[in-house]
Amino acid sequence: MTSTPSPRVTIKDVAARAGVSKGAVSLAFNHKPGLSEATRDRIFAAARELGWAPSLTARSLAGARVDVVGLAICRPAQMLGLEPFYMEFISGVESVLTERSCSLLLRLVRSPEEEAGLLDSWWKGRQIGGSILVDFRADDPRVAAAERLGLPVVAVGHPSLTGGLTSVWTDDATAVTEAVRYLAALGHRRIARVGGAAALGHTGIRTAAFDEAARVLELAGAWQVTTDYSGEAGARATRSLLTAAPVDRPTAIVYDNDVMAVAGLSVAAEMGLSVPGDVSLLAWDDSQLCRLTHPTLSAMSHDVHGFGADAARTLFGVITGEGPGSHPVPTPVLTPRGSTAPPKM
Amino acid sequence: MTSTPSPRVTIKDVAARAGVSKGAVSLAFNHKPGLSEATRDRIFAAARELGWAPSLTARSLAGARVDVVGLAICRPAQMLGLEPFYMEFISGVESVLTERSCSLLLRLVRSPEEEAGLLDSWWKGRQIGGSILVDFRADDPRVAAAERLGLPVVAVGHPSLTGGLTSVWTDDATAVTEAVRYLAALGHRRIARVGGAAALGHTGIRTAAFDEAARVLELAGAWQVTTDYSGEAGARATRSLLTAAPVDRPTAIVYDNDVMAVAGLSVAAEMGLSVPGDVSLLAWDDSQLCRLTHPTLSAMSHDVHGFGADAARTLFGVITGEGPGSHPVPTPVLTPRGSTAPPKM
DNA sequence: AGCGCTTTCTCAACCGGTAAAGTCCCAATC
DNA sequence: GATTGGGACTTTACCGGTTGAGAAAGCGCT
Repeated sequence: MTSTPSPRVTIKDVAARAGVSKGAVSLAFNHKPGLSEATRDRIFAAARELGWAPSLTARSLAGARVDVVGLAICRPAQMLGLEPFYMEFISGVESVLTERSCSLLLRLVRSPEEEAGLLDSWWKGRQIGGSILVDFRADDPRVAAAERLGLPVVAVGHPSLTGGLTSVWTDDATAVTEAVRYLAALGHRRIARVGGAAALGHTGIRTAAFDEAARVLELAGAWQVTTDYSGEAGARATRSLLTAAPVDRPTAIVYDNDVMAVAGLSVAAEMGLSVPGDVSLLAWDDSQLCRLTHPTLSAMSHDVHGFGADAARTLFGVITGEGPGSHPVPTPVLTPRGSTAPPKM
Repeated sequence: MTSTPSPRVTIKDVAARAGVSKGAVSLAFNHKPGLSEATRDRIFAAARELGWAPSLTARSLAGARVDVVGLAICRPAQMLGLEPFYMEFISGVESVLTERSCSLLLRLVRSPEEEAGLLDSWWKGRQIGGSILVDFRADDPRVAAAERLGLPVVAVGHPSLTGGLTSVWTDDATAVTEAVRYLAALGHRRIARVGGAAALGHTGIRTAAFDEAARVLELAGAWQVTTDYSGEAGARATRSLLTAAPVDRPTAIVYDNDVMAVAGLSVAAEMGLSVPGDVSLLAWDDSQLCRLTHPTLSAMSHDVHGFGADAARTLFGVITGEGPGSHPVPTPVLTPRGSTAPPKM
């Protein structure tokens, strides 16, 4: 059962086998000039025969770059499972990391403060070469932490939240405005929004944009509530919005993610209201979920995978000192499906 | 803007500040005997003042254990976003890792072969101290790879799939049997199962168990199809099952995850069939999603978070050489909700 | 006082790489 | 023929810790 205890093969073994010095092996494996083709081949052959790959640990200790990118997520564990957003975002990040043989160091944290501390130890411990920061709040401690450390990061969030950090973000204000305009154009005058976590910066941006859009369009009714993004909370919020008398209740509801919209749909069904007959629902983030319900959910859709990939690419830009710098990603676009229609009267 | 470029503080600085040698600092930080209380305090004080934390990179190079656990996931990126399973599993893993100040190294791969190679380089590169292996297939190359490397791993999968590796698993056969028995007890005689990816080992186990249960219970009709776990595939499968003439089609369908069950629910609605009146649906994995639909979905429910935590704890057991060893986790239990009932006639 | 024993620390040799400086050899130039 | 200039490697000094082999100091005991 217990096979040979794996005698670790090191650069020295490879050097010996190829009949060269450690330095030569290092040069070969980093594709640096100063070696003849013949030697290079001999070294690679020796490495292949021995099944050797350079130890990233040692490499990073010796001052070279670190091939690991950090990502800390600060949300209650339970919610993470359901939110398709993160996994999709992560898979986008991964798609870029994989191209460059990098790995992702993931950690769930409970607060931005804890995350700031984590970044500190990750960076000082040379565990990561850079980090992706998500879910910004007002006065986020991570901005100062990253700057103080000189840690290369890309901040996923609007520049108004991310201080001077290189950022990628979605234009939430425009998207919210478009969502409200669309519903208003259908004829809705009483519109509600079931928002995400109040503490999150982009929730604030969306809330302000919704207010502004409601003012400009002179809506007869505009409600906003914040939740914790969970389906349960979305259901609760929907229930409370729809229990008002028909003339007072919203005829359209915008949700800040798709899980809450799905929950809202089922609440409408449970209350005997038809969608989109009695109430229109508009989701956000548009994962596959929106196409699996009946009726299908209209959504502000959004290439989350691409968003993650973009964030990762931008981070590499920061690390190498070139590349794009801060920029917005494409604004979510309205994808009408079966859950939105003009109000009945 | 550019603050001080963060002059890295090392063990030497701490040693100097505390007036001791590097070795002493090392002893203190590893809680090893041989230092007086006074010196110990002095060292910790110095470290605190300097904001120093030991470099895990250097530490692991020097032969100490590595505080990182690997996890590679081999599924198409797109599906990952929607499958609540993984994020919930990961959050369970994290909950245990966090207690021990460990991090998770995550990577999405395209094949078990690629994963085997990744484990090789992670381990040889001393990037991980152990790994969690999921989604076993028949003759999985990772079994041999882990054994050859002497890499501490915990395999998430039935022992029949994981070779001699320390494993944790759910008893899928029993769970499937229970699901079928339950539906049969309600009076269903024509039952279908929409399974997951055929290549996956546990899909095979469930398929065999379903066949066996159908045989034992002498069901009049038993269908099984395999899918890729996506909602789309679940919808397609459901559609094709339900288009048969009423007397020939299944009156109950079991799904291998909850996303496909949600999709199935919407297909039934779209076809004008009532759930559970015309057809009963039973989901698997029971994320929050099952409680957000209308009707709510009955499910074989399953503490996925706890499963992840258990896997992580077992891995630590393997690493330290003590702990539980291979064991099953609690079998999923049937949670009846609104989507299952006796068949109409 | 001399001897052995601890306890408390220091020293120096690694761990497995990287990178700057140094060595050698040979062709080209003055 | 001596000098210069590279190309092709090797040497050596780290990177930031750990670790085992001492060394110095304090203490009890004969």
